[in-house]
Amino acid sequence: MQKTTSIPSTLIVTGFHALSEPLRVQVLDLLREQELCVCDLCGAMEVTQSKLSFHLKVLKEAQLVKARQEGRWIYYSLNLAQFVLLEQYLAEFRRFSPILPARACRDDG
Amino acid sequence: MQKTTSIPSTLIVTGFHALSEPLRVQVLDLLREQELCVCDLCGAMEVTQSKLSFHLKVLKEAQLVKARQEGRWIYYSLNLAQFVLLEQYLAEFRRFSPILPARACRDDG
DNA sequence: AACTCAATACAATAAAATTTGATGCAAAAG
DNA sequence: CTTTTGCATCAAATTTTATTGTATTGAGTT
Repeated sequence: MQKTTSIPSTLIVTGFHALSEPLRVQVLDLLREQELCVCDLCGAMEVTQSKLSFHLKVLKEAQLVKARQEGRWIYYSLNLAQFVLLEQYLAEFRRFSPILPARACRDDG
Repeated sequence: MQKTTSIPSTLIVTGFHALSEPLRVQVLDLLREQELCVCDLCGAMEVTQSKLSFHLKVLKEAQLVKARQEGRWIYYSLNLAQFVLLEQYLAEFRRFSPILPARACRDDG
């Protein structure tokens, strides 16, 4: 009755996991300004194409980015909806939280 | 000039990492309602004391929780400021983001 | 001094994540 | 239609890192 968060869905946990790696955060940061194709990211970050592709996959599975094909290029961009979802998840921790103070730990009343 | 996020500080990455583990999320969830001592958490979650202590340490290092000693009990509670920090970090991705559309990938103009 | 709550040290384990190199495949160019 | 380009993916290897259990320690209580 009083729970609101309680189900840390796979998508939420996966999202936070994707965000916990510096290289991936760097990718997201580059995408803040504009959509970029893999070759752009590759050039900007000095990583091998395969490695970048791996991390893009992690980000895509976490739905933090989306991919759009145009000709033979694939453009990546932020999926802002997912950022909002994670924000809201975090926000709910604040909703009813620091109301009750400590509770007696001993078994008596 | 146009960057606002750019520094995924260790604290941010550490925070997301801490949030990417179901058991730890469960702990946070229990703490939403009230401050709890380790023995309460231990009982509520059916894990060994040592294991719980390990995960509490991860959460504490990520500053998602704080600990307060009272007698021989240690009460844990959410550190809401840190949740706000992470929320704000995520929110900044939305700030200037989806303005620019795709950019031509070829080297010519 | 004995007991309780919790952190820590240590080792063992487990596992999981990352990286590389090779290959495949679709789209475009010639 | 053959070649080239951009990217994904597969298989292994690597590397790391994370988790967990078993003591042990230490502070606070009784």
